[in-house]
Amino acid sequence: MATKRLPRHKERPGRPLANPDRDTRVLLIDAAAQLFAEQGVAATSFSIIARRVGLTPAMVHYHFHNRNQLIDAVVEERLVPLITYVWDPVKPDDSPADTLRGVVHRLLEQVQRAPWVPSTWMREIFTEDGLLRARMLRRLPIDKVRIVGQAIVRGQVSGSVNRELNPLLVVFSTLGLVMLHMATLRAWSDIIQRPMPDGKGVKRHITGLLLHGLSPSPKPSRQPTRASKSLRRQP
Amino acid sequence: MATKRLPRHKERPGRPLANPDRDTRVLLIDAAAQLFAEQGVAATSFSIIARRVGLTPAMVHYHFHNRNQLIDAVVEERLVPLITYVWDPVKPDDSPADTLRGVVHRLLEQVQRAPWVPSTWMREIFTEDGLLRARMLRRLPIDKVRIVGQAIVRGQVSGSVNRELNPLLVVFSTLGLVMLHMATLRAWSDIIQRPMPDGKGVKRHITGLLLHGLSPSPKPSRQPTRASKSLRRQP
Amino acid sequence: MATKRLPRHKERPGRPLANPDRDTRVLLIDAAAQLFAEQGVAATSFSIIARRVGLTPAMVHYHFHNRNQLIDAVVEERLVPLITYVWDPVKPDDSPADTLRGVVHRLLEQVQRAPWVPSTWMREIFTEDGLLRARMLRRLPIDKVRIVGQAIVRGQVSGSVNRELNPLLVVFSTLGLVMLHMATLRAWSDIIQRPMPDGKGVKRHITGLLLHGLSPSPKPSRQPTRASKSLRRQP
Amino acid sequence: MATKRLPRHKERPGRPLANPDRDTRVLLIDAAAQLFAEQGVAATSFSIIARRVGLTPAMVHYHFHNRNQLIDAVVEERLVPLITYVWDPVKPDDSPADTLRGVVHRLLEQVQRAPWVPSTWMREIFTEDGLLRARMLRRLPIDKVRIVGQAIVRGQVSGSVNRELNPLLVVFSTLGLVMLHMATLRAWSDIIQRPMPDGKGVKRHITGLLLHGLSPSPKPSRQPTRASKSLRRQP
DNA sequence: TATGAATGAGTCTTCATTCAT
DNA sequence: CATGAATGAAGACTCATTCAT
Repeated sequence: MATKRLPRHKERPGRPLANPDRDTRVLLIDAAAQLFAEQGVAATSFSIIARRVGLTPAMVHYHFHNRNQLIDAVVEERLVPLITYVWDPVKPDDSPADTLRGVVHRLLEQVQRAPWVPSTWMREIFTEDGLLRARMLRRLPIDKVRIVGQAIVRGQVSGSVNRELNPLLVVFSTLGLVMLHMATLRAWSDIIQRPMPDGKGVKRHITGLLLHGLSPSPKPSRQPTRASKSLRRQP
Repeated sequence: MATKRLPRHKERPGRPLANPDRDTRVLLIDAAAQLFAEQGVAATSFSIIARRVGLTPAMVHYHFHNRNQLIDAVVEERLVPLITYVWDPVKPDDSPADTLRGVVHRLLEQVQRAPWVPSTWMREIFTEDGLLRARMLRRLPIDKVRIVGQAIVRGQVSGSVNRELNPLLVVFSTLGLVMLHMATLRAWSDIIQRPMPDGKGVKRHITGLLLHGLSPSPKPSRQPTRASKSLRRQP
Repeated sequence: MATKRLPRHKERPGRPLANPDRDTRVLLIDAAAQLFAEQGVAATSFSIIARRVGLTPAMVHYHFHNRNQLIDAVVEERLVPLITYVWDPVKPDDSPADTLRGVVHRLLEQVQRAPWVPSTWMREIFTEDGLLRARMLRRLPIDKVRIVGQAIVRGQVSGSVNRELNPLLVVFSTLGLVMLHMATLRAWSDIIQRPMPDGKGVKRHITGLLLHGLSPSPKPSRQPTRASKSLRRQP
Repeated sequence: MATKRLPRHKERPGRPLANPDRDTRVLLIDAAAQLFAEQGVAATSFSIIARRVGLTPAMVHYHFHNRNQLIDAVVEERLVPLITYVWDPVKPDDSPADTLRGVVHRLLEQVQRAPWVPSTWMREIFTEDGLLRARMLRRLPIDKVRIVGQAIVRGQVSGSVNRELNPLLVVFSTLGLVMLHMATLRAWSDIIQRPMPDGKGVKRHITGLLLHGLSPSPKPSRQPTRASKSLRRQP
């Protein structure tokens, strides 16, 4: 009777939805995660998320009820599985070097699949009152961090590890280096006017830095080591 | 007849202004910088800044005209001088190790005076579309970065520097490590339930990591080195 | 892959439904009536009603089509029968005193079974643009009201009834006193810090006030009177 | 540069504002109070209030910050002064009859100036969870209510006051009768198809009912009594 | 220099309603 | 009979901005 209008997302032919086998909720979480990385959580409104998926803000609310629960969903369903994957294989008896190599490897592997992670991590976890910080800190595998710390302390006592390092900060330094470089690669190469290092280059840089710093490493890097055994779930 | 009630922003009790020798504009920039660190640029409205200083949002607008110019002011008047101070002393002939030691030293020195910097840097410069990123990248001393890069390349050729490092990423790694650790110190110690490392501890950790990574350093850390010559403007 | 979470209204634990012999429609009307009393009609949304009963807002809509019809249902199926019961027994030849006693008695009796009535009546019928007012006024037994009015006029002429009363307002005063006191009993006793008068106390107060006001009544109150004959359908 | 648009209320010539010597805040409170009476608090949105005054919803927010404070303002600046005026003159030694006559008189006097009061009172104070109830109950002159209660108890003991009345409920009955009749006068006369009783008629009805109920009063009503001395602030 | 009043656009959220299933 | 997904309109509230004073 009244002029029947098609729902908005049917009016636009080229809407970015297009993947009918992933349900709306998943679609929304993905869009949210992506936007969190691009603009930060604070600047990501329901409208923007909805627009990206071709829906209305009310729909975002329907699925998540409020911003807090939307953020929770992103953390629980995207970030927590990722760090679980990264830290799970860490074992108490691994050498610090092997452990860090493993962590860096798995982290980069995951980041390649979820390129939105580093920017978000830097902005919302590594900062004062970052909007994901409290949530993530609660979910960090503190026991694993302690394991690494203890291995480093043992190494420092035995003389095999640099005594200037703070054992607990090492973990943060590692995560930080990966996130930092992955978050800034493109911009960096823009400024420097040099081609962006590829994935392997970055990995070699980070691992090299973590293991030897500026000091020349005694052996060539690519040789196989016992460490490779600890790199589980690796092709 | 009716009791006239002041609008909300006049109800706040003692306003923290009270420093008549710094003019309003400076006061506002300081408040803005502080709030940028606490909550991020996106979440810092004119009202919030005004309330902090005991003025009205209209006043903030009067001084800066719009958000962009407010952000510009913070960058130009707070961040640019800081990085100038940090990078100015870098000389082409310094060894990479000395250079990095110097940069870390001066950076930490500045951060101690302006503790809001690391959080802001992480959130707004090291992230995709960070709201200060474009502005800061334009103001980075690229020539200095190149100088460091070239020194490292020479070191790598001569065998005195780790060949796995990407010479240009090294600068970013350095800045990143300082900002990261300074931005997260408190939270970190909260999680780990260990006392927060003091300034010296962090400096030793960062420098140690940059120079030798996990590998044991050949010499005790605190001994004076030739590097100290490059640490200009230092008490 | 992602954990599928039920939308909010399915998260509530044990739904209070559970009475399968009363059909859904009745259940919904009861819930609506109850909520109308608690919060007022304006504040009672389909969602709230649905949640109370353990159903979806869509279901409420299915049964009533729109708010107007829901309100109609409450009026027609709950309020109209109640006032019919109260006014039906009123007869032209009863004395005004007997009539009012009877009305008060039956009204209190009904209110005891449907304690949501007084609050709703006060809020939605006795007020300007009350949301049930127009509907109820149409259904009031005006002829019965006239009967009472005429009996009072006769009494005033013959000198047996207070001449200061407006004959038609008397009916309203009576309904009003019952509704008022029943709607406010609990709150009242909260303020006054005295125990709430029981049903009998309230009835005595109202009847006493209607029959004699502040003036001492000529006879002890509890004695049986001829009035009791008019209290039909009474245990 | 951009097309300059006049602020909305300047575009409309016949806006209902028009009284420049009462400031906006007062204007808004008046509009709110009026609308509370017409539609109830729950149904009165910022938009509606603003529209009535020819302003924007944002402006309402600017003056009151949120709904709670708007409601507070209406209570504190309109309702509280009114009940203070009504109850202040009540003295412990007045007879119950004089006291009630005085209260009714002053209440009707106030209601004539603020005709929105009765409807609001019925809807939002005399009902379960009424939106002004908690606020008003806190501001009721409980000591005055107690004074009346005690005077009635003394009267009951000495035999001069109807023993069937609950002394504390009497106050509520009195307020209730006034509010009820004033709130329903117009609607009532619509149904009954009789002319609406005028102010004096209502006052006589209420006072008559309170003092003698249906029973014929011993004396004609209009004669001067000692009571008139207690009706302070009366023309 | 500073403010108070005002606004339009935008935030999250709720609501009644629709409809395919 | 019942639901879940979806929507447009409206709610309270915030924001940057304007402007007269």
